[in-house]
Amino acid sequence: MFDLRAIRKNPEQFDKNWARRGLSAQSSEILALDEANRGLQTELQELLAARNEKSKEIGKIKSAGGDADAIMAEVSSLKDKIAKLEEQQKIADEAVKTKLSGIPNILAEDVPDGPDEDHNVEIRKYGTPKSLNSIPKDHVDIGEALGMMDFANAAKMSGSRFVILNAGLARMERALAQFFLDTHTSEHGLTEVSPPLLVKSDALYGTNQLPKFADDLFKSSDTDHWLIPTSEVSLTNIVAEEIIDEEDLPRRYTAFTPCFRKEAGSAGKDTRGMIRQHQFYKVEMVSVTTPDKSIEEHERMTGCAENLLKKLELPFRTIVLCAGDTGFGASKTYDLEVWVPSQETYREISSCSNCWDFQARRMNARCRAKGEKDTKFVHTLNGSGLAIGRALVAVMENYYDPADGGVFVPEVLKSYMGGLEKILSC
RNA sequence: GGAAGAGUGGCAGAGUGGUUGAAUGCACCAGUCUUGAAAACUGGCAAGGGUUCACGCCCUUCGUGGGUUCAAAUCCCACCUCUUCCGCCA
Repeated sequence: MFDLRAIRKNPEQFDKNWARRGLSAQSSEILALDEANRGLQTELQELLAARNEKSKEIGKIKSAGGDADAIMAEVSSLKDKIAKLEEQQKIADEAVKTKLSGIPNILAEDVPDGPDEDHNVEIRKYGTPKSLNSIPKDHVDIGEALGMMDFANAAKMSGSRFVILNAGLARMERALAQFFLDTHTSEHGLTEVSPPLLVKSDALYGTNQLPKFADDLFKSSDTDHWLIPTSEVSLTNIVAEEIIDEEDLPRRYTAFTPCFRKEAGSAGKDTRGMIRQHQFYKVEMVSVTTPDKSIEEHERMTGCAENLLKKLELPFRTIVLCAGDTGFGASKTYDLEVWVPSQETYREISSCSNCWDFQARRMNARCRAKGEKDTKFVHTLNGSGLAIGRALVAVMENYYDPADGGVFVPEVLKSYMGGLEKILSC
């Protein structure tokens, strides 16, 4: 959502920014809708003012015991006009909102140009991918050989894109989640939250999954409940409709939850293995800041995610997404990509976005400085810290021991796995 | 799921058809007093929007959406949320 007054003031600037995402000019259409709406609004308000004034007069006359029939008839005659105008104005208002809610966020200035993911820019790299002399096994081969990863039986009950983990791998999944959460709460200063996994339409509108991306969400058929595709939805909506004291910001949340996605648009993509599932666990980070602090917070948050991969000693790189690859609600996004040996490439394991005031406007989430009258929209940020399924894949493949088909337990996970050194088939 | 009650400004809490956007208290802000603080006193204090160069004027909002009326926080309907009781249940 956008500040209409800002668009009125600087239409070209908005169009220029949207053009970076490959969008045609939008502002003239927006402004036309806006103008029509305001015209109707002004007209309507004049009628309402007249009605209010006359009604007050009637009140006065009546309480004085007089006869107000004449004025009452007069006001009565305004009724139809008001009703008609109200109807028109509502439609006009809806039109503006619908138009605006379908347009992506303004990009930060330092987002690199480019139409697609091939133009993303690497900004940091950590660790060195192991050189392997044989063709590396992928996590599916490793997991099935261990007898701890079962796609067939998952498919039997749930269809494709589900998995059953057993024994050591199930425990490692849990260990990763615990390790991430503990690191966030004890080292990064985030507050752990256990939020709802089912949310109402309004919440999804606030974090821009609706109305545009309904196709990728699972929905209850008889109630207004949707399964969250990420706990960004639950965590960010905590501040919806709130006015927060600036001194209480930033707020930094983290949650460990399952995430549910239809993956409607990715048929045939990553069909093998755990990379892309309908249901997966993720530890999420969400920050809510004052407008002047979000850029700083974005770097901090990305650093928190990177820290986890460093502690796991997994090779990764950090990229900044180019204009064409930056998501709908984000003004700037860093992706962390972890080395996946079987694919001999880096794959996304975290995405950290600064949404600026985009979600805040949709959620009506504001803040106020002490002693000041004016409110401002907060800035919201979200990032994975990290996707558990993909982290498990990365650990399995990077810590695989071809000598016995086992998987070494990363140092930082050992305490979460009862001191276990290595997962071996039983 | 059934029954009863309730949803008003940051909080508490008045208000059952007519200058009520809303008494009062607390909190908060500014000032007076004080060496300073407290107390006391004085004043201020909802959000969003339209219009205006501006002062200002106006509109909307008392859980949400409809309705009745010249006029709704106040009456009617539906929904949501909360509380209590009953039922069921991890």
